Amino acid sequence: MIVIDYKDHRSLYQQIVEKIEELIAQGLLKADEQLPSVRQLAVELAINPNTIQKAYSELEKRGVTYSVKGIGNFVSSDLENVLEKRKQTVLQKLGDITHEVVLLRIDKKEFLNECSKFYEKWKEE
Amino acid sequence: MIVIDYKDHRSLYQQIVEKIEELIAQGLLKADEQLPSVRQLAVELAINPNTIQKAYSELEKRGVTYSVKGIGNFVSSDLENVLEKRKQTVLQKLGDITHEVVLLRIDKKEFLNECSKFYEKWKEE
Amino acid sequence: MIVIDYKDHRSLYQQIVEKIEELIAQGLLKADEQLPSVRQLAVELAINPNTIQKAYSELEKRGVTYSVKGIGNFVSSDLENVLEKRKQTVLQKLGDITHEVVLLRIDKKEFLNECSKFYEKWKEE
Amino acid sequence: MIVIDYKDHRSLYQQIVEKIEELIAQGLLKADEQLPSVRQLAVELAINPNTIQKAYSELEKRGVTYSVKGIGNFVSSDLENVLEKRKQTVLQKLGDITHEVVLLRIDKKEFLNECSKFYEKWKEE
DNA sequence: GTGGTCTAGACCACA
DNA sequence: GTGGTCTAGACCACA
Repeated sequence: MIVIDYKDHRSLYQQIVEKIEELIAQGLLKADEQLPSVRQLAVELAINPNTIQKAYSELEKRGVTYSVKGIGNFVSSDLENVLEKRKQTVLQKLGDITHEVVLLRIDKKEFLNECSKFYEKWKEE
Repeated sequence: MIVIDYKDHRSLYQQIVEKIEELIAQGLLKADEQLPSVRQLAVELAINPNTIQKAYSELEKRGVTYSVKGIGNFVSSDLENVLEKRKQTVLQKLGDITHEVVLLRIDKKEFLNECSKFYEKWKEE
Repeated sequence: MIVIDYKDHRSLYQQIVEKIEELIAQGLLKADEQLPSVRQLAVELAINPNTIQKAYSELEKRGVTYSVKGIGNFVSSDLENVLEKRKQTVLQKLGDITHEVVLLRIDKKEFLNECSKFYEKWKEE
Repeated sequence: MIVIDYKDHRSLYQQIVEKIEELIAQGLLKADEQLPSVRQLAVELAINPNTIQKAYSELEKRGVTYSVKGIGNFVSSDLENVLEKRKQTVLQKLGDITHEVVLLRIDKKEFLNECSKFYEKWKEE
């Protein structure tokens, strides 16, 4: 479910955070579903438990999950809110990239064309 | 010309590298034009010369500039190549973002609409 | 494993970079093997950690190694690619030298003879 | 006759030294022939006269040229000696490259084949 | 003056 | 523990 890529430029805990957010966006993790325990995931990914802990704390801080002491971590009940926040983040990044596109003087037509092609490509997978 | 933003999440030398690449993309720095000297820019930005040096080395490794010992650093003669590379990088990032957009099940029409709006917004500035 | 030669005309960090590339070419460092930590190697070679850092950054930029924050530096997984690049560089240098040989009007037979002798000499070591 | 390449990794004075040695090897500069004056060459190459001076001093130190005070710099009378020294230098470099070739485990047959191909290529020019 | 290397030492995020 | 960034300051070759 989660694959760590050591050559990724992002830190390990960030990869976990983003991967879990993606799984939720894809509907593979549902509201109030329990996440694997810190220890279990640490063993599974062959990673330091502190790193998993940090990822889970970050997710909780973002409101994506909630923790119940002594029991575990769960996906938020209010998925709509979570997805809306994530959408804002992604659109923010899209805006930044578009800025770079404009600075490079890429034609609007070409730009939209690329966007469309990328969209179709990912849609198929 | 170059402004350092201490709140930026990027490191100082990275900000310099990317800012200079932008200035080239915008045509404000031309082929074979001389960059400010390491020491001069260090004073101007109130930054340690080593940090400027690191930024200039990075630019040279990327093929964006070349340095002549005892004389200075210059914008690459082959700007076309530089801009093409940068375009590839930006498109790569655009593709990644689009992937996230698709995972979030954002409608294609809405997506392209956002792209278009962002483009117009930046175009005006 | 790595020996610094202060009489060498190359800078310290360059010697380290090239030595590590050689160790990989010789098969003494294998794919995904961990390199000594920056601090450890610094102590071992009695060199400032910044210099080791610079060497490791250079290796990463060349695609020879990759680094994982908080864990360490590792030899690239795609050694084939690394070795192929290195081979291209060496052949390039060989071509340059051959140009000088031709300019000096050294006989082809003599040239190939020298090449052969050198090859045998290094082969034995 | 002499072209300075600012993108060359070698320093300006080194480029001049090596270019003049090449011209001698090619027979384009003959024994006791006068070199252009420091000032003249400086203007021609749009370079600091100190740089030309340094190149000429280096050539004299190597025994490639001699200077007559108040008159100018001249190619050595004993070209045979000059060429022999240069040959030794070039062979030394060839040996170093061959070492790298062996470390890369390039086949002897392939190596000699490359040498031969390079030789023919430069011979034609 | 120019770029480039190196040391010493501090500080940060991450595992 | 790990890598990475930055400052302060020195020194070198080169133009």
